[in-house]
Amino acid sequence: MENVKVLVVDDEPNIRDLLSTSLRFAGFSVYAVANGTDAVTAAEKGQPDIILLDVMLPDMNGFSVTKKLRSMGINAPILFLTARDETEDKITGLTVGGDDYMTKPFSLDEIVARIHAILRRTKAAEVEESVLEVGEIKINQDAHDVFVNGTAVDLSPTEYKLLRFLMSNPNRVLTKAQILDHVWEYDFNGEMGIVESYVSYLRKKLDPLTTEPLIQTKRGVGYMYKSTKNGK
Amino acid sequence: MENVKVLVVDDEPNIRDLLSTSLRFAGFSVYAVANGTDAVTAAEKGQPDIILLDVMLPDMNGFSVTKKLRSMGINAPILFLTARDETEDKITGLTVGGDDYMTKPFSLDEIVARIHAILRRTKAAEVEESVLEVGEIKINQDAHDVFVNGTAVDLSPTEYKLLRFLMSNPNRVLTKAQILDHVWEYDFNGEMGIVESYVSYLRKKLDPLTTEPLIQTKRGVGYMYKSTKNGK
DNA sequence: GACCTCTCTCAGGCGGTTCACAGGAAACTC
DNA sequence: GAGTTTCCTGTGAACCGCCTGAGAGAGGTC
Repeated sequence: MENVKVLVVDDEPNIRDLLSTSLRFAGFSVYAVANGTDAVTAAEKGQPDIILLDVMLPDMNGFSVTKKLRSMGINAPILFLTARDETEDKITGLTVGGDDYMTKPFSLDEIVARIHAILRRTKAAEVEESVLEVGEIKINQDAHDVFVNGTAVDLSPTEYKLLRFLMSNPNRVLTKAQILDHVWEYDFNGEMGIVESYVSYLRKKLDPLTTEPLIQTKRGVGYMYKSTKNGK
Repeated sequence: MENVKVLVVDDEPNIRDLLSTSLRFAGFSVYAVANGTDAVTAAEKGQPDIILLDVMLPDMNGFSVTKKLRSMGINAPILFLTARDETEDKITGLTVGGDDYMTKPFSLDEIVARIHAILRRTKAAEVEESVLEVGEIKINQDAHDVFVNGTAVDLSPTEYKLLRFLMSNPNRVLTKAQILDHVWEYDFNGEMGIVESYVSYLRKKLDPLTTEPLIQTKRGVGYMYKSTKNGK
């Protein structure tokens, strides 16, 4: 992942900041704008590798922006952001080529995963593998498959996201707050007890197949995915 | 850790002083302000490497300050300080990017440890290792793991913090008052006997695995972590 | 509409953790 | 060596964090 440039287009400052900081932290170069016209000029100058585009913008909608961009020869894949109720009707036809869409509210970890998936499809090779293997567990991020020592395990979407987040930070304690912020949607305002519940679900499904418990509780701190063998 | 600049933002003079002096003592360059507007101007001029930001400020709350800073292109990671009862509801979304949060009251040693952890994550390399090895004991601060001559030891949170503080000041006598001030939360108003208790706990767990007692009692003064071999 | 899955909350229960206290051991003073 | 001070450590009580089962509610499928 060599200096991938991401253009974020969203009129809500909160979302824009949230995306900017967390994508920047994930290793991307980010620049963000608030409306369609700015998006077009920014894309022209910046030559982004991927564009995150809110479908509902104050000046022009996502279609117009897309059309404009394509007509200018800017073919960077677009990840559309849309409210949940706009989904089916308005989005169909949008996700042609390498494009994709996500409904708001989304989880930060999921956004990053999607971006990687899109880049993998479009830029081919060069981007890292879609298989994440740490310790005794292997995840195929394209197929959303999980294998523990070779046997497939069936996980719910949230269980999957939680496991992926834990596995992408092996041998490092993650606080419940961190987990909540990355795995759950950004407008989730429930208690952290839910993290405990899902850790419990994961353990119940995974531990019978592993030689040792993989998710460790660090009392008073958080949880940690342990991988004794091939570190990192 | 080459001259890391820390900006402290808190309206309570006590906390501000407490943080300033102890961070300065830990080797940081510190400058402190009391409100949000000052924080913004100070951050612009001073270009801090990390910001300690109280969530409840007289003029604007921490989120507004954050937003303002980010919109100005100031991307220094932020360590939020928040009262314990604000935790659950207001915290969501805070640990994004390199950011983190701590609840008041905190312990000074913990603040320093967190700052190092954040810098380690954001600045990558360049900052010191997360492994603290002195004499026969090795601590992995990412995993909160403790090894004595290779064998893992299970410590409670307070035991861990105490050991870390002792080990970060090897061959130097620490008074019980100092230990209390650094390891326990700043509003703790119990007796110093508790330090004796925890030293006792540590010795019971550590000494069976070491060749010689590592925590020495300096009668009438305090305690000292001894490391004959590789100094530091 | 009946079923099913998934998400999330809640509460009971367990065990670890924190802390105070007090009797005994050790060290220092004279 | 007696007395004093300081430190060590076992005991116990209150508390807190974590685990897990039970169940409500939303949404999807047939």
